[in-house]
Amino acid sequence: MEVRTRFAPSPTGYMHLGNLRTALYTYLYARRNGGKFILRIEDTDQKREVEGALDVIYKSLATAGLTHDEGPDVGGPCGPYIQSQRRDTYRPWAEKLIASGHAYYCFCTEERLGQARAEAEKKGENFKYDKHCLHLSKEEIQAKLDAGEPYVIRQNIPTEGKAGFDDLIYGRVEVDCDTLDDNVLLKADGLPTYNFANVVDDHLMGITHVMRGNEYLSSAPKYNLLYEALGWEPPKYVHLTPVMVEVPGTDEEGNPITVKRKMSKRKGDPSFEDLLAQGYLTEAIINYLALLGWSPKGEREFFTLKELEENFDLDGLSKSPSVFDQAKLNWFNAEYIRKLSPERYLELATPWLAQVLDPARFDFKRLGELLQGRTEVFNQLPGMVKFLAELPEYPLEFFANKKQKSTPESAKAALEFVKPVLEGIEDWTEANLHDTVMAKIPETGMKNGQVLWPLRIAISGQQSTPGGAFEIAYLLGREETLRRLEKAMERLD
RNA sequence: GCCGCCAUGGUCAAGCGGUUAAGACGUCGCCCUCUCACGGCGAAAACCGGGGUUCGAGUCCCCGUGGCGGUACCA
Repeated sequence: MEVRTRFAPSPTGYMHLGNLRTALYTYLYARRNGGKFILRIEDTDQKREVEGALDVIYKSLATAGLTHDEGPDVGGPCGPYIQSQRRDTYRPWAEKLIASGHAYYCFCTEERLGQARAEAEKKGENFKYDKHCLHLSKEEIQAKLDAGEPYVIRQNIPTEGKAGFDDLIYGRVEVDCDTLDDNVLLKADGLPTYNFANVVDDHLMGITHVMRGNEYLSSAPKYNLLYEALGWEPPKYVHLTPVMVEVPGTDEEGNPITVKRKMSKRKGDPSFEDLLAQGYLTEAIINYLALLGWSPKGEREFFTLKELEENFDLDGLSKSPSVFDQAKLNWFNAEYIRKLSPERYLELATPWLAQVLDPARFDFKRLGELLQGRTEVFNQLPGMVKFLAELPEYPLEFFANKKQKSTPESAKAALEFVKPVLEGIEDWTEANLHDTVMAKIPETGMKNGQVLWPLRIAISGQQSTPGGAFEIAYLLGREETLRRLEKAMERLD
């Protein structure tokens, strides 16, 4: 049988990384097995509608390269693929459940339920709907229906026995039915809840493998009850762990500790589009995410999407939550940046450089060559090069460097030596700068570092720079280099 | 509280009854070197605790602890 998987996000307006990873695994499983990957939008909560949220989903998936075979935008034989546009498809199934005694009308008001919930909470008990409306007579129900009273349809969970399901990575999961609540299947507004919509749609869309977040692990037994009641074969389940972040927090006594929590855009954790905007490469994000919660067979850790499609397997999936590690993502990103062609790198780096540097004044191409091996994330670039635009204020102590045997005194001598040498260079190329200065250093009896360290400090104002003294001097140009040199010498007097 | 899931270095993780318990990121040291970065070499660093089962347990079972999730007319 053909494998059919689905990614079924709610349109929240952003793609958080846990979701993206779920989408990735779901996509990979379908591709690996020559199956179909379907996009379905779960927007049955009208209160949560967000403008433009659909586009974010399409755009994120397209950017990530997770192309779907069926979905709202591309169509397919099981449409519509937006749940709010399928509202009429759920009711008949709910009514069928009522007919067979697996569901029932409920006319309880929000007030009554709220009170019952509050009371249960006060007593420290778990709230469960008391099946009040299950015991209504046929006539009572009809009368209320005729009177147009608002109602919902609830699942009638057995009061005893066990319910369970089989998960491909967790194995058999079973719970006592009496711990389960009679959840609402169809809401007063006529739309289904997730509890019902996912079952109906997964069946109707022929989904063979349900891959989704761990948060559904506890409710999956209920869904299987529904499949049984409807006489449908349940899909294979694969529950995926959440992506966590570690943040500073406090323990019960108020001591600072690091706490883990689920990644959340609302709490300020970066979404996929945030990462992209910061200068992370899609390939790096995907590669990192793939390995966060899944491990391939061998020792390899660099995978293109295509390679992931060929290598993905379920038994590499982890059962416990994984912590998002920005440092490792940075490393992946840096590695991917290094693999870029110089042209591509320059193309991507230019907008960031142009934030602080005038492209007409600086050799961006040369800058790119210097920067490519030093770039972890593109948003670091402006901070790395802005010293070229304007000499930062720096303390004279910068001229002291033990390893280079440089002191403010030796620096003064070094600069006095190097200035006329530089002034003598008409053809301001890097090679010329290098060869001319290097040829003369031996005459002074100073070590290379004793000359080059202070020179670089003088013209950059920074202890570390992307490139050495000659590269910086070249980039600055003859005039600016000499100007900065003179300024340093005045200060050293 | 109740229910479910999970538990190997700081992080991601391999391991699926017998290993010197992989590897990667990060950290630290050394080398390269005009700084930084890259690269090379090396180091520190883990089986949550307690009971079983077994000749033998990180691996299987139970209990505890901890983490995560659920407990909605949200998904």
